[in-house]
Amino acid sequence: MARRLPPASDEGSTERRKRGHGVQKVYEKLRQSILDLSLPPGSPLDEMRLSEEFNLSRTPIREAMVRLAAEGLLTTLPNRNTIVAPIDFINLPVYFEALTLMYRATTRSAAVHRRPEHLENIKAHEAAYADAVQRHDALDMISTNRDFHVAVAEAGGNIYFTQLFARLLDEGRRVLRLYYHSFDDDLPHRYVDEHNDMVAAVEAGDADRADQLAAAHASQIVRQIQAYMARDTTSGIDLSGKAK
Amino acid sequence: MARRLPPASDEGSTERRKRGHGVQKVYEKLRQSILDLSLPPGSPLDEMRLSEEFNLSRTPIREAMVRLAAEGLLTTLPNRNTIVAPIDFINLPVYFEALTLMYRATTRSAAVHRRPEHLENIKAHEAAYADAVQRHDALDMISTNRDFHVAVAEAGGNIYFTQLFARLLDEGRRVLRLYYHSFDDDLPHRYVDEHNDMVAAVEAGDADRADQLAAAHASQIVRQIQAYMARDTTSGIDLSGKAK
DNA sequence: TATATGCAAATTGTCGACACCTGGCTAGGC
DNA sequence: GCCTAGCCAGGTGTCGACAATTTGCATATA
Repeated sequence: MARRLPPASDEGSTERRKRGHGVQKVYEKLRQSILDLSLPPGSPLDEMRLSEEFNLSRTPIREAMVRLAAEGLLTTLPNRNTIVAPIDFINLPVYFEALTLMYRATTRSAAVHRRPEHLENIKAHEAAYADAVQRHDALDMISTNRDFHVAVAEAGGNIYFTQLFARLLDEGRRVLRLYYHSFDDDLPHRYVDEHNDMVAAVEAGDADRADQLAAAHASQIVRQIQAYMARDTTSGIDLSGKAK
Repeated sequence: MARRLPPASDEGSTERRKRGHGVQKVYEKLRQSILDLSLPPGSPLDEMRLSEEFNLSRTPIREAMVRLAAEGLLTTLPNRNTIVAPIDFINLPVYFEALTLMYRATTRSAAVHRRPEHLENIKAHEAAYADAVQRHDALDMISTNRDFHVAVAEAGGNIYFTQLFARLLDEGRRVLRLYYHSFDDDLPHRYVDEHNDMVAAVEAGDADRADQLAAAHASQIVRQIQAYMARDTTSGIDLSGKAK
């Protein structure tokens, strides 16, 4: 039984951590593991086990878990245990609706409120995504694409939209990872072009065109995911969230 | 020094509470106090003091506070203390933008997805608001109006929209309470009519009209708040969030 | 053999206590 | 008299332990 399952970036167990960094560490680590599916939906999280792995007491572990539960990434079963929030495929149409509207709202806002430093940031993320496509790195494509769109949203300057959008994109990461093996077609290159057009519209301050492009982009992505889902409905990973 | 500042609904201190109800109680109580401004923005929250008032240890108090902080209702100053989140008047235009879009999206969705039981619920809340207007009860108008629109949003069936909308309306409650003394004009009656039109459009399934009415309604409310703000910029309540 | 009942192990919810950090107060120096 | 440095108190972050509850298993019974 390993004392620390994820020993990544272990900065010395002897040095004592600073006073709030323990919770932060656990929070980020768990969040990362949930989003990249190394903790699959429905996995049970044992507080004692985690406290052993992180060399902390249960208190900071619990605080991190409460935060993640508030974000919807964890589901708490009272008096029983906490599990990674299952992916709700029933509500996927609702998800697509929200995602599409946020694509449009954030891109439109960006076209109105963009500033030079925003554009710089956006273009950097755009390049990162294009690079991931060039390297056929599906996993990196998912996260760089997410970062690109969040950068666009930040240029829009609406914290409410940005937060909801980031949450939706994160949730989408979990869905997309299920199909990442199918990413070797021509769609990613198409996305690069679409990103390019969107950036141009944002830079030109053309809100209507930015909105229109974002809607088309969202529609494209929704169709892609639906196509993947239709192709293989059973992906081998248990998504029901039921314990065993 | 009072042992329990808010003794409301004290169901006997001798009977032992069930195992998860303590946190829930503290969470709801604090949330309510924050939203109706009995805890003004910027107020410091002392964990020890609260644990005495609720007859609980600091652990459940902290859990409730972590949840509220995750929702943006509290702001945590690390190693110092936690304060009620200040109202950010700088970002108010951004808030109005998000609020308007959510008004539109939720009402439109409701027109598409409404079901008989939803309509029943909506109309009940609509009547409650009309009643509050009749009674010139400004405080009740604020909360029943919020509940009415949440009911509409729930008929839309999009959990993402509903959650963001509820959060925005709650935040709006704090702003509106600042001006509740100005609620004796004819606007509330106008809102009753607008609500009535919106319900009719939802019931008829006319998405475009519901959208349009919601946009007009939102615009009306935004104008009202802006007018109030222009009337008296200094309301006596400290909103800076600065301690003292 | 199948079903109901009681027990026991495991895990969470809560508690009281300690250590560390921050901010204010006091004392000393320029 | 004003500014700076050190001390003290208040409060948070973390810890280990206890209590309550649930799940699964073993046992007894029809």
